[in-house]
Amino acid sequence: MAVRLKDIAEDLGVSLVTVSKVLRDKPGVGETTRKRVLKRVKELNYRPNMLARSLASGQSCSVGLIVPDLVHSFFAEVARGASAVLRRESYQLFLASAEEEPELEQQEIEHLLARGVDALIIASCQNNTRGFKSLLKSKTPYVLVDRYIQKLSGSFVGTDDIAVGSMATEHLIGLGRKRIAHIGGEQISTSIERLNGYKNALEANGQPIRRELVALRAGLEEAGIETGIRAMSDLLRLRKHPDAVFCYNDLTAVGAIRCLRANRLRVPEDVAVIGCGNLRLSEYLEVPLSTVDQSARQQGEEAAILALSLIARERKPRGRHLLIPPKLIARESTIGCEHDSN
Amino acid sequence: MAVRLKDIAEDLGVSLVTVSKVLRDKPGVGETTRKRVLKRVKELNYRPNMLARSLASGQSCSVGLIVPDLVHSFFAEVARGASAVLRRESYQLFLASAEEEPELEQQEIEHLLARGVDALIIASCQNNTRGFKSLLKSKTPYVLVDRYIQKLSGSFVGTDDIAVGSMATEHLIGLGRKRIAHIGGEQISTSIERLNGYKNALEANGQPIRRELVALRAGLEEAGIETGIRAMSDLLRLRKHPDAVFCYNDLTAVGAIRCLRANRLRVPEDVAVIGCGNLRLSEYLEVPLSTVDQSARQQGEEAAILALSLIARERKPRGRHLLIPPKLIARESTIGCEHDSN
DNA sequence: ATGAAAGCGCTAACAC
DNA sequence: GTGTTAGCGCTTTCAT
Repeated sequence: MAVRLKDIAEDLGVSLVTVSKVLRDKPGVGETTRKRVLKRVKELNYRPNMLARSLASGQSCSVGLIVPDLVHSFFAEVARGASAVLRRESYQLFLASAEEEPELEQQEIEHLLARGVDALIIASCQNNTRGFKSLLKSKTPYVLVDRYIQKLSGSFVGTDDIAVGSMATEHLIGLGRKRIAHIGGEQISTSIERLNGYKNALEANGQPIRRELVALRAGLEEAGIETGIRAMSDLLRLRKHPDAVFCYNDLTAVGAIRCLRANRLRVPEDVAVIGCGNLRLSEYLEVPLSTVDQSARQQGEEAAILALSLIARERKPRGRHLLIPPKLIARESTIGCEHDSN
Repeated sequence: MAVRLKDIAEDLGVSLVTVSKVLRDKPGVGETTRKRVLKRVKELNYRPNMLARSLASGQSCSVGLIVPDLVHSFFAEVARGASAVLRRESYQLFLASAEEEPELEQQEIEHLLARGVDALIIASCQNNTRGFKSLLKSKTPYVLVDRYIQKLSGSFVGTDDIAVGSMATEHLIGLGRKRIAHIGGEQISTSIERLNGYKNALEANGQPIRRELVALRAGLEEAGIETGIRAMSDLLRLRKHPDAVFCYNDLTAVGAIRCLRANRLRVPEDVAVIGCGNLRLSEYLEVPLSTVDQSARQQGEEAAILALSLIARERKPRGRHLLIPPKLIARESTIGCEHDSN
């Protein structure tokens, strides 16, 4: 069917091994033979069978990337970054989505290991170390991205989420807001740290941390808008409602804004809103959304670079943590429109 | 290192083949042996080496999906749909992005073929049949999604793009608009057909097709917003500017609206705007965007189902075309707000 | 510089 | 029911 090494070898009257060497730029082949082989390879449009090569060599020149949700553009950007770096190094990316289900994530890990990936990059939706058992046992190098798992000692690339929280909150404080709420998530590192950043900022500026102003909800990733609406709606039921909200992500912020306007509150005059993630459309929303950018692309790149260096054993498995500083992007939802925009 | 069939066989004092049979539910194994094998397999947490299995069996239980751009949520949804179907049938999805570069797409095709995928699903960014040569030669079944390629006789799953164009245009006509413009793309089937649908609708309703109202641009996928702004800006330079615009996609429409408002024109009172694709945030934009929904998820599902049936040789390679009817979603950008929204 | 032999982990075809 | 024998297409090691 497909052209094999053997075919080329027989064509040229040389051994299969010689052809193999030429294809992998191994020494020990005469210049003339090399030329002949290369010529024939091109003519026949030979394509090495990577299954066979991987099986024989023990490495597949591939890296797996598991994300919790591809539809979330953050992870799509991470994938793009990783893909670019890997491509440059002649590695292939196997991309899988866990659909925010820990069980699926475990399955995907198994699948990718079964296919012999040389390393794994994971933005995990698990909150414990259980699902990583067979990964650890397999000795396959791995890098966590975006979300880290307590007690997992491997390498990590992510945003400095404490900085995200404090940066956003300080921005609101700087605008003179006195009752700053937070709509956040649960369980995963990004939520926990953004909340910590929020608290840090309040404390550092002498503002009290009011428990009733912190609304923690599940499902902020997939159903961010709806969850944001409901959380905001709860916050509005307080006797004194907040004058600013720092939301876990942009989707949540969109929901919050929708809820505020439905309640005839002006953004940002009555309540300022800031999100996180800087979605492509955040600038074009009903109220252009202030947000904290996380350099998703770069995170993917760095994770891939780290993975490659682990494969090459340039670093020991005990991992480095690489934290990428976030960037504040102020738009109308916090600072209003300086000039009338209509 | 990892557990192999051989290890289990030796452990139990049976032959390797017996173990293999048990694992693949093949007949010809006694109930007691089967039980013993299964037990040991679980204990050792055995995971079949898919590289070896694929090489030996000639099939990999995997399907490749190549999309032009993962960050575009349409394709992420397609991937999600395909992934779900494949997972249900114990197939694995290998997802790759071509970044809208035909050359990269060819490379990805080669890579996936080299890894022995059983079928390929492609939302192609090529506009000719050249890049498909080795795919065709490999006899690997394939399905095109979203965009089809002239002269490629394989199977296709996509939106009925003529219906997209006529549906959107007729919606604008129904609103009494008399100078309906179109901002469209080039070269690929989706653009061409949406334009045809637009023309059909105008003709069917006795409106003239004015060349100056059709603005065709490249780069509507990646840089849709910027391109939309520029195209709209050109349309506004006409002596009599349009009173409605049907845009190739939602991103383009976002750009168009931005441009209109910057020029102090009201949407939809002065100019109605409709897009296509129904992005998640389209409802929450500065002007909630009317659009045509394409059931991306379903397209992915159908493409995967078709791919699986091709693998099973249930259908002959000469393909079916499956067109999924689009759905119109009317929002403020065309019909305005019935009730005051502020 | 070149090639023969062994083997990667598995499946398929056929014996017993 | 169970096992034996050949591969799948490649790389690796070690002779020549």
